[in-house]
Amino acid sequence: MTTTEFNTWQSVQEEVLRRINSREWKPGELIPNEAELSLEFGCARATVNRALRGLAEAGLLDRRRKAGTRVALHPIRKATLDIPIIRHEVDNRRQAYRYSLLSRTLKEPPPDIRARMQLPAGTRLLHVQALHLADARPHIFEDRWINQHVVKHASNAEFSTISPNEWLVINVPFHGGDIAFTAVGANPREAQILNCRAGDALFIIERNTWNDQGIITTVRLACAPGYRLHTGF
Amino acid sequence: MTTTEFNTWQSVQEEVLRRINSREWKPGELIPNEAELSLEFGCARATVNRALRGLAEAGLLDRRRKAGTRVALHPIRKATLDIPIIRHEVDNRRQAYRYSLLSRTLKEPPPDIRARMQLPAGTRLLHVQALHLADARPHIFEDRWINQHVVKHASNAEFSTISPNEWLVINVPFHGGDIAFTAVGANPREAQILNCRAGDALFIIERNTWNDQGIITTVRLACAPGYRLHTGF
DNA sequence: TTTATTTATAAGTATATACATAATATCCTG
DNA sequence: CAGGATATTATGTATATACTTATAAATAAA
Repeated sequence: MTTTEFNTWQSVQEEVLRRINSREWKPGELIPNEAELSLEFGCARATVNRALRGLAEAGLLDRRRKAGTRVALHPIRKATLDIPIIRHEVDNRRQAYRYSLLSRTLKEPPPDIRARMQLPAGTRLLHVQALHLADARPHIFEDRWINQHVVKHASNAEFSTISPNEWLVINVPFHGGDIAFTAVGANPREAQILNCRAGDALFIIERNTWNDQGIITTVRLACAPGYRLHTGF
Repeated sequence: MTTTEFNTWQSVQEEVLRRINSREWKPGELIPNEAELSLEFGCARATVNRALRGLAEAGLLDRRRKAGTRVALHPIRKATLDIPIIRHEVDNRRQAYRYSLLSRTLKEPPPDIRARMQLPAGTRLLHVQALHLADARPHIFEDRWINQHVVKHASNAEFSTISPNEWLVINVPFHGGDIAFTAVGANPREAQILNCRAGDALFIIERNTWNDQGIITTVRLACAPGYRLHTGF
């Protein structure tokens, strides 16, 4: 027997990946169970489990108890993109970061925001508008609504030197959120703030963040023309 | 002693998360090591390890051998977004999917594409342009270059009924790739194809895919106005 | 034929133990 | 005191074993 031994979960994972890529195990096909593989690879079942679990998380395998493990029919690419603090993102590009608070008021949000945050009519929120600059040029326009009933101490925050983005990350624990990306033409106000022409294509990032008490904040980041969001697999 | 026992890795993870969120363990702070925690929680070290590893992968903890585990100073949000096959994405929205091949030629790519794919001058690539429709309306315009020297059998693929997008996923194993998102104004040709006006903001997805032999394909997906890419944490 | 119930199975998890590895801290030497 | 060898330490991993849980498949009941 010249069967190589695979005695680390990484090597098992590589071998399994190789078999998937080489079509030795075809899409949709049932692969041997953990016990059989551990025998074949000459390692413990736990090691095989660790390897397969990783591939399942990556979307390359479908695993179900009793039913076994099969090669994913449509391996969905899972792109993980890091959403950094804007200041860090600019720093990393070796550009000079500057932040400027445009407005900070307490008022009733428009209906779409109220609906999104599931609030009763008449609720007043902290509304903050700010501009992030990179090398003295407008970079991202931040338009944020903060639920100060959930984030009590937000009422005290000035946001004059630190952006609400960063302040919230540091000061408010959160439990979940969602992000959406779109492209829209700049409206006149955005065009003026971002120093571009109305109608110019802007990359928009919308985020809702919540904890156990409800939605903390919702933000719309309008990125200046040319903005690129980048990621690896 | 009324110390609750945490004997599953999930419950350990929850408890650790609670301590992070409650600021019991502050950002940057060193937390007890695995041995101590397993003692405190009344479980095996492996269970603690499993719990902490998950939180480290999620970016909430920083772990280093010998140095120990500390609460991440700047918990970088990692958004994982699924990049589905366009047909499935449309199907899931219960819209009728249709695909239409616009062109399929063999020619020398423009300099920017050639540079991106790191090819010598004079190399000819398979150039495919296609339109994905949802409910008979233009949805995504796919502009793709395929390296037929790496993907040999691609030369035979017609792409008349199946999109190159889908064909590649099914037929070509890959090892890696990267994705970038931007927003740009539609050029006249894109406007005509996507049935919008020139200058309209388009959401652009650019992807490079490679395997061990080099870059397989590079694609630019121009999404019709209104397109939204959505994700959860 | 349909609907419950049981059973068998494969993944999921927990644990004690042992050893590996990376990286800091300490000690020793020139 | 600089610089390199060495000890120490916390995480990382492998393994055997045992038990749990979801669920497909087989069986029995209606």
